[in-house]
Amino acid sequence: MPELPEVETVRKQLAAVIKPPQVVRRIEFFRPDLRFKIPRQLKAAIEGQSLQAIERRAKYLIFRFAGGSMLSHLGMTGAWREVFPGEERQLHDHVRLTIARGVGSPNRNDDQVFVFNDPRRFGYLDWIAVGSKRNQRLVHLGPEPLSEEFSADNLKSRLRGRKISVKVAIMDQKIVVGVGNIYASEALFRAGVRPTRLAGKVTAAECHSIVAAIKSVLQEAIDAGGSTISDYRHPDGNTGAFQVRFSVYDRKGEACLACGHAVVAKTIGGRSTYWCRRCQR
DNA sequence: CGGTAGACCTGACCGC
DNA sequence: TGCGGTCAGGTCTACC
Repeated sequence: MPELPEVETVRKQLAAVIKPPQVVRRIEFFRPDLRFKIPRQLKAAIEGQSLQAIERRAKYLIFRFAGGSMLSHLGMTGAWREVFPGEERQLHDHVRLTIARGVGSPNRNDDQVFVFNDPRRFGYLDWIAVGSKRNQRLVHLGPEPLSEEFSADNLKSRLRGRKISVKVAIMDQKIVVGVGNIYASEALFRAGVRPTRLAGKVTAAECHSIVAAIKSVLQEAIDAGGSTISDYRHPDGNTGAFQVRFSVYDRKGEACLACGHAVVAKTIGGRSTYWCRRCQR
């Protein structure tokens, strides 16, 4: 799935063509469930309501309304795209969101239509009403990696005593959000830290390097418009460009770009993990 | 509580 | 060409 840079890129691209406040004309579900059942209240909650902003928290897109927020998680293969009159529904199109331009514009020919497509259906929608109990999906999330809150001290304290690998740790959304399987390997390569290292034994200096590496790798990926992986597409149909810059991810056996040593791969925490034995200690 | 393995899905690719 | 096995950007839950 989209990791943080891809979700942020989707958010930016949706925000570029949706200028709040715009009224949601209609939301249609072509199946009752994605990863989870689509909440019953969602349709009534947003139809006719004014979309105020499109935000992001962790890997969630947040469509904010006065009465609450629609969460959209993209899972592994989820994507939003804008569709235009005459375009046919495609395989795995599950949700259609129709938005009027301007507040209550009566001209339906002017509507904008967005479709959520997700072959594997690991993505989902949720609804959080204003004033409702703090949403369980958001309440335990760690700091945003690009915020000041995510610092070496912050990471060090969250890793203290933990017996998981540092790679599993930085992918744990309770420790820091937004880092997925690709950027975990990439960030640890930049930081010069082996992914197999025990999280609790990572030094303060290494935490400093890891934090800096996570921030830089995510920011560069955002600046590049997200990564290109097989079936991933942005709302405008284009792919990202970060792939060409992967240092270790999916490069097993190839030469490390820094030292030439062969990149190694191993399953850690159930996920393929890549690193350079010479550059990472 | 902490840690890990399996589950949830479809599709692409690879070897036979 | 077909078929079976493996793997894929992420959580979530069951179990130790």
